[in-house]
Amino acid sequence: MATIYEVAALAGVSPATVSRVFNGNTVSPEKARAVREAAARLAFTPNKTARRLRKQSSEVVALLIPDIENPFFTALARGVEDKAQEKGFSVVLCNTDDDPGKELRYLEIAASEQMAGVILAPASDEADLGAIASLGRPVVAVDRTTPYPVDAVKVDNRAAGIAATTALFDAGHRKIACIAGPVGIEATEDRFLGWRQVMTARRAAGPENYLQHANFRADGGHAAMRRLLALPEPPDAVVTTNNLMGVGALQAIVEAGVDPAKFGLAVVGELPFMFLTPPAVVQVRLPARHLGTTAATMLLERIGGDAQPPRTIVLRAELA
Amino acid sequence: MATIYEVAALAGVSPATVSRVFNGNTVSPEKARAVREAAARLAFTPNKTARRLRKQSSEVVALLIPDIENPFFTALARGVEDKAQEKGFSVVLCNTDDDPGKELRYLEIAASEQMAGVILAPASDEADLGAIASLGRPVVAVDRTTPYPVDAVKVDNRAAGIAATTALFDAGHRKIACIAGPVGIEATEDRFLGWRQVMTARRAAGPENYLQHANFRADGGHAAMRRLLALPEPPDAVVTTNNLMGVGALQAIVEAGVDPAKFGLAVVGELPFMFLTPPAVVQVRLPARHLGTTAATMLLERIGGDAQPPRTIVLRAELA
DNA sequence: GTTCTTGACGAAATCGATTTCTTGGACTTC
DNA sequence: GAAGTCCAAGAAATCGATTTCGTCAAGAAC
Repeated sequence: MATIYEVAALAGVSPATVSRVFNGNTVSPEKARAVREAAARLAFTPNKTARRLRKQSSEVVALLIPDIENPFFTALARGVEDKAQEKGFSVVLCNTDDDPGKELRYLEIAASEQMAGVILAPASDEADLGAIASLGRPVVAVDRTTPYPVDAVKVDNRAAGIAATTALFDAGHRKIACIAGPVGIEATEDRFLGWRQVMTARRAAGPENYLQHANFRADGGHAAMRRLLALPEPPDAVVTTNNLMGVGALQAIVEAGVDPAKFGLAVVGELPFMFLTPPAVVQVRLPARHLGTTAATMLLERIGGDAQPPRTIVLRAELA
Repeated sequence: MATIYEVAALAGVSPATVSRVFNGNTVSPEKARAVREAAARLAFTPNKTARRLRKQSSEVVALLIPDIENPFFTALARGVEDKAQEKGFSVVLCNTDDDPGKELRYLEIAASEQMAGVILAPASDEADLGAIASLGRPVVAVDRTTPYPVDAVKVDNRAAGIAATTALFDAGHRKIACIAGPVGIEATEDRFLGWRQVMTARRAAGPENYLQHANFRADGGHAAMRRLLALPEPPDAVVTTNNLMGVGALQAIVEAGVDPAKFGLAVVGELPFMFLTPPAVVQVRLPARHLGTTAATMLLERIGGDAQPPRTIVLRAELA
C-alpha cells in the first residue's frame, strides 16, 4: 500500500500538498495534476486509520439491533444502509441479542473506533449512552426511545395496537387476548396499551390472563399461545405485539387443530414470507425500512453539524 | 477519553510502561498495580485507532454477504459472530447485493481499514481479492468458492440437489422441473447439476424449458414458477436451488390454484418461518450457521498465523 | 516605490498507541 | 572484585495521514 509520502516523492511535492489535493484545498493545477498522476500510478489509497487518528472521526456509523434474524430489523438495516451508502458512509451492523451487556460493549467499541455516530435500537431502558455521548458523537434511537436526550424515530405503537385490535373487533371477535413482549420495552408496551384501550373502551376486557408476556421470538409467541388455548375459557382471537411472536402464535394455533381462518389473529408487524397466511390474519404493517432511512438521515444531519434540540419523529403504521 | 499519557502521568511511569501493562509484558508488580489503578480511575480505554495504525492490524473481521434479508445468510452471519465474539473479535457485516462493484468497494474498505480478515460469500466468480490478498490478510470463501487460492467452506451442493430431486422421485413425481439461480454462481449450478444427474440417470429428463433460471429472490422464483405452469405440458413437481426462490414458487403454485399438497416442491434450503407449508414440501436443510462458525474458525486460525496450504471444507446438507 | 494582502506550499507538529533502543542497576560467575 | 548477563523501564522513533505555522512571491493599494 502506497503512502502519501511515496506519492509526494514521485510527484515532487510535499506530503502536505498531496493531502490538500485529496481534501479539496488550494493547490495549483499543475501540482494537482502531478499528484493525481503519481497517486494513480502507485494505486494510492489513503490509509483510513491514520486519517481517522488525526481527524478523530471516521465515515463509519454503527447500527445496533437486537436480532439480526428478525426481518423487521434487517429491513430497517437496509434502510439505514441505503441512506448511508448514498452519503459515502459505511455501516457496521452489530447484533445485541437484547443483551444490555453486549450492547454496552458495542457502544464502547463504537467510541474507541471513533465511529461517526450510532443508530441504536436500545436493548433496555437503561442503555448507557454515557460513553459516546460524552465524546459528542451523535446517537439516534430507533424503534424504541431512551431517557437520554437524543434524536429518535419510532412508530406510533399505540395506534398500531389500536388498529390491530379494532380490526379483530370489526371482524366480530370479542374475546381478544394479547401476546405482548417482555416488560420494560417501550415499543411493545405501547402496542399492548393500544389493545387494552380498545378492550376497555368497548367494555370487552377479558380475564387478566388474556395478557401474556413472552420473549420477542417465535418460540415465545408459540408458548404464550399454547397457554392461552389451554385456558378454561380460551380467547377467540389474539393480538401479538411483534412479527415473530405472531409467527409462533399462528404455529400454535395450527398445531392445536384450531382453524386459523376462524380464530382471529392480528399481528403488529408483518408475518415474514407468509402469503400462505389465512387471509383472515390482520397485519399492521410497520415502516421498517423507512424507519431506517429516517434514522440515517437524522444521524447524518447531526454528523454534518446540525445542532438543533433533539427531535422525535413518529411514523404511522398502516393496516394492510 | 483518557490517553495512555495521562494514565502514565497519574501512575508516575512512562507511557511505554502503561502499554506494557496492557500488553502482557514484563513490568514489576508495583508499577503494574499503579498503572491499573490509574487506568481505572481515568476510565481509560486504549484508542483502537492509534493501536491499529501502529500494529497495522485490528481485531475486526469483515463478513460480506449478498443479501442480508435472506435468512440463510443471517443464520450464517450469526455463526460467524458467535465464533468471532468468543475470540474477542468484532464482525462488520457488509451487504453486497450480489453486485461485484459493491463487493469490490467493501473489499477495499476492509483493506484500508486494516481489518484482520475477510469472510466472503463471493458475488461472482471474479471477485477481486487482489487488494487484500496482497496485504497478506486472510480470506475465507463461504458458500461459494473463488479461483483464488484461499480457504473455503461450502456445502456439498450436488448431493443436496440429488437428495431434493430423488425425494420428489420417490414421492411418485416424474415431470420434475428445476428453478435455478443466475448462471455463473457455483452453489446454485451444482445443485442444478444434481437435479439433472438424477433426471438423466432415471431417464426422465423433460423438455429443455423445464430448467428455468431466476434471480435468487422470491420474486424470481415466483416468475419462474409462473412460466413453468404456463407451459403446454407443465411439470408436476419442481426443485428450487435456494430458499427464497422456493418461497416464490410456492406462492405462484398457490395463486394458480394448484394444490400444493399434490404438486411436488423440493427446496434446497429451508422455507423460512414456513410451518404452514404443506407437509409434502421437501426441504434439504443447509447448515447455514455451521457454515459460519466453520468459516470463522478457519479465518481466526489464519489470523493466528496458521500457514498451511488452503483447505476447502465441505459440509453435508441433510434432508429434513 | 513601499507597504499590505493574498495564496501556494513546505516544514514540522500532531493524533495515541506500540516498539526499538538505551541505560542503569541487580545478580552471576570465576 | 572485575567482567558478563539479565531485566525493568524511560526516551524516542514509528505508523500515515491532517493541519498549523511560517515563508516567499505575486499582485493590490496608495
